[in-house]
Amino acid sequence: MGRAPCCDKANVKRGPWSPEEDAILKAYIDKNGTGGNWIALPQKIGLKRCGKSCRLRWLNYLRPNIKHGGFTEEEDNIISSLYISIGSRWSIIAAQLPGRTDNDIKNYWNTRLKKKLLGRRNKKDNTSSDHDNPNNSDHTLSNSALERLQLHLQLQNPNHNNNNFSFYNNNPSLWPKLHPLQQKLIYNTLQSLNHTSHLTTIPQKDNTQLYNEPASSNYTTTDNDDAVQPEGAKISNRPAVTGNPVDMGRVDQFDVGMDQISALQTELHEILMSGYVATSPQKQEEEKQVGGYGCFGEIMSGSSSKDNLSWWFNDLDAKSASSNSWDSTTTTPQILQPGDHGMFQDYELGYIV
DNA sequence: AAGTTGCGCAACCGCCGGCCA
DNA sequence: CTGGCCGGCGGTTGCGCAACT
Repeated sequence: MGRAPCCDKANVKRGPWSPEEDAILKAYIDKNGTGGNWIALPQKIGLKRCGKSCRLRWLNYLRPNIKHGGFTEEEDNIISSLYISIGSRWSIIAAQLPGRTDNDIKNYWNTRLKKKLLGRRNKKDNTSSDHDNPNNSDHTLSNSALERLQLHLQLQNPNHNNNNFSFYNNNPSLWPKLHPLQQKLIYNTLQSLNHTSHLTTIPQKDNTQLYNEPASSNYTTTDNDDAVQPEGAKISNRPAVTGNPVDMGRVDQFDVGMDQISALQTELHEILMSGYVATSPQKQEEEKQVGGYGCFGEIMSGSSSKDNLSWWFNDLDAKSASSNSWDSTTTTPQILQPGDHGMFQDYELGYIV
């Protein structure tokens, strides 16, 4: 037996809002507020709408100071950075962008920004691989995780063929921080690309600088890192994937990466299942350090490291934050500026207040 | 000019967690 | 402690328009 619907769907109007309905709703809320009860509100004001629909209309369209469209490059960067770091938690991302709604950001990301940063994927390839793969089970990388992985791959490539990531090269402290296993996944992907793809070449020059730790990272390399990363693969001294600007940021590069990722996810799964748990003092220390990786600080308490990683892979437990876009406009959060070292501090400290 | 395809956006759906009786 | 109600959230859908053939 399913959950009771929030309203009588047979007797509520659906679809686009008319100007008259907008005017009624706006006039009432301007004068009386929502009264703390969206479900009862439409009856009070004589609208044949579901309370949720009223709430959505108000939050996404009618409330004051809403901005539509015209995303700036700075907003693009903030959205991208936060998406890489915390995934599709649009309400939290929206809280960093006054006047923007989670719905707007979500739409903007899905329809424009993702394509701008990742390039346009081949729809046919994408769908066929999803449907034909019988191993596409619950430990498959989520689309969100794959996108974030791909963004990291591009982020770490110094010779990308567009200017979309110049922001990060100018502000390396803003690079999202990663769990060591995330770093390993990315590193292995890069290595696999180097070994298998005709599109990629091992660079002759040392690109160490672009792999240096972000200035704000809490992570410090320890001997134990070798248990997580391939030998000689310290994060701060990695080879870059390619020197060819055409190689990265394009559909063909992404598709090659997808093949490698499917193997890597198995490896990662084995790592998770085989005991990436804090069984030694070193690993316990590592777990503490993981708390400095973007969102990981939020989820460290009371959950296993496996759970933490499932956050990255499946975004399963990403609904705990209490911030919302309503609050984001009423409290006017501090706007993050490029160059701020504290872009992720809110998340490290337990999210926005 | 007409038909088709793709895109962008508003709105809907349903799950989840917090609150409260 | 428990169950129901409600708000919040992210994923998905569907419509309208523009671009393309």
